[in-house]
Amino acid sequence: MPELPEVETVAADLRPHLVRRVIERCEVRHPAVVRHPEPVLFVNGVTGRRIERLTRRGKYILCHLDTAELLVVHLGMTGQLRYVQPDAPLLTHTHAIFSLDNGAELRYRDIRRFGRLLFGTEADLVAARKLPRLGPEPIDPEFKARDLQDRLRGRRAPVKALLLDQSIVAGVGNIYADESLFRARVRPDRAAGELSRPAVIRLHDALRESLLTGIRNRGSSVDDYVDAWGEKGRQQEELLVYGRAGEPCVNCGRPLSLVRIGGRSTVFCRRCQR
DNA sequence: TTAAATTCCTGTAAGC
DNA sequence: TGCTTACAGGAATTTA
Repeated sequence: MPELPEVETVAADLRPHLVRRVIERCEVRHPAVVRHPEPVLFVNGVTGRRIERLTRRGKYILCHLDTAELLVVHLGMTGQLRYVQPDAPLLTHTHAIFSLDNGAELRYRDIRRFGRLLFGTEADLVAARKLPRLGPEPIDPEFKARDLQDRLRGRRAPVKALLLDQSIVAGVGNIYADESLFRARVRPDRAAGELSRPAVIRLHDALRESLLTGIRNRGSSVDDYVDAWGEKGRQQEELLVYGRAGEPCVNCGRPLSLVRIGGRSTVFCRRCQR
């Protein structure tokens, strides 16, 4: 599923093709994917606008329009944003099509429809509670172990649950949470506020390493994830624990355990992670 | 404020 | 083969 590395890959792929393009037409085929404002206003809002910049924040893709408004895309679980020529076959579950002034199309496809499309100024979207307050970007060089420690201090929830909380750190989902905890040798069910200083430092470093490796490998295609060209990433072949319950730990050989934490399946090694 | 549970949604796989 | 059921999970929402 799309987490920070996957969203970063899509955003980086799209950026050179979308910046300075004008959205000449927008067709919403499944109105439910437009979460703000009403679909008619959404279409009117984006039509005729020029995309000036394209950025990523957490798992959100932000198209900065010439009106100072944003076209926001969140891919949810199975969302795909593809840059195609208009004669490309229309895939099932294609919910929105943006026609560009160079003849190409940006198509939004989402099987489970957990994703969303938004339009408005950042202030609008925050006020309407459509854009949540996000924690720092974990791959930002300014994000230090100390910042992570400050955010975990006093918290009794399992550290895994807090890694998934987008207001603690932005962009981490189930795959990279498990991978980071394994690399850091931290048990996912440990109370976050009780981690030792060295453990928090290891977790900080492991988070960055896991996410940056994921970006280098163009994301994990464990489910439906593909990049802007419809191609799978390679990171799923490098995963150390995610999706490997019962298989031997790459470090000690003991079978990996599967538990539920924060309502999410969690894979870890009982021997290596303490 | 925090933490846990519930809800949305469809494809896939397991079980009978 | 065909049916039912469980499961996957990001994040908004609800409940405690």
